Amino acid sequence: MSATPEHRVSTGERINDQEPAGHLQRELRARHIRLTRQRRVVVQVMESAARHLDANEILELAQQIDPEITQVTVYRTLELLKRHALIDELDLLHLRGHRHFYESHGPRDHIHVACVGCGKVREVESPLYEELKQQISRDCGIEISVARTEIGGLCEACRAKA
Amino acid sequence: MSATPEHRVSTGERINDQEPAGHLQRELRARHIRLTRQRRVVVQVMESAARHLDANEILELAQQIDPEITQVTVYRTLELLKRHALIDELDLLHLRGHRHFYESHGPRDHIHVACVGCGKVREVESPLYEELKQQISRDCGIEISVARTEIGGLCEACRAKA
DNA sequence: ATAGATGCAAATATTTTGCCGCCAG
DNA sequence: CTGGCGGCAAAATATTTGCATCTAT
Repeated sequence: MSATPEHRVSTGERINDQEPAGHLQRELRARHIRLTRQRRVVVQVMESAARHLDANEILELAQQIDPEITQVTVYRTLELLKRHALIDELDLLHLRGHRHFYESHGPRDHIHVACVGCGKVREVESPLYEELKQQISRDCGIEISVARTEIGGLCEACRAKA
Repeated sequence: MSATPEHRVSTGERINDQEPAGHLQRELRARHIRLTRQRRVVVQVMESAARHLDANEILELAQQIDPEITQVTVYRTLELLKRHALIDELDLLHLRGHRHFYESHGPRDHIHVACVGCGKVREVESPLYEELKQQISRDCGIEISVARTEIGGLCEACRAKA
């Protein structure tokens, strides 16, 4: 897949190369948010995630580190991180049921492009997207705090199969 | 934490001026999809909706027309319409909980801009958005069938209040 | 010391499914 | 006539809450 220098395209697995390890934990500390054992674990899972995880997958990974942690705590921690805009919540067009997926919030927004056939998800950045958001902010007089774009369609491979 | 009565009021006025009445019903007929009494009712509700409705609101409005209709049928009909790309499913950034909202699919995609303060939702079209989708389609080799953009932030009125 | 977090269990909320009788085409 | 559809009840999924206890700061 050719990505032009203009807009970088990453495929399938999510490579978290935009954020230094420990970023979330540092952010929490900076905001004087209580850093419990459980929160450290969830945050660690989020930071090392190679793909988008749902609440249950986060629980399972967290329990491999600390079996004591519960689903309720995972939900409450996700809620906390979301409220502080440290993670984003996606649903990837409900292609895989109605659960939500989470990813740590990088410095730049990206678009999620999902194949409705095979479910593969790509993350795309584009200056055009930044421009669009600015235009909307101006036109609607809104101070944007969250932006989510999810695009679905058939990828080349799946079109070939059909 | 749940929606206050005031919030309920302002789920965003939606003026449905893009589609002729009866559009959905005609589409179903054209596709040789069985037009049952219940489907006619749901479709009628969707077409006359002045704002984004969730599955339960659709049921309630449908029952005012035909008290026999059940929630299960509403879900199955929404699923059908969604599968045929006649309606879009939104969640409006989960500003109002984790339910889904539905709107009949107009000729052009639009962006949903929601105020995280008052919950008002505005629909915006932009040539820039069309351009962005084309760029993504090209770069990712994807044939786009769904595009959903939801943007959140504080509107002017809510910033003034704060 | 104490505000705030966690665990447990139960409550909510939302959507889906199996089965059978019924109706649109 | 008949295959798909709707109703009912129950299941499956997903998320939230009350309350007692514990812990990070």
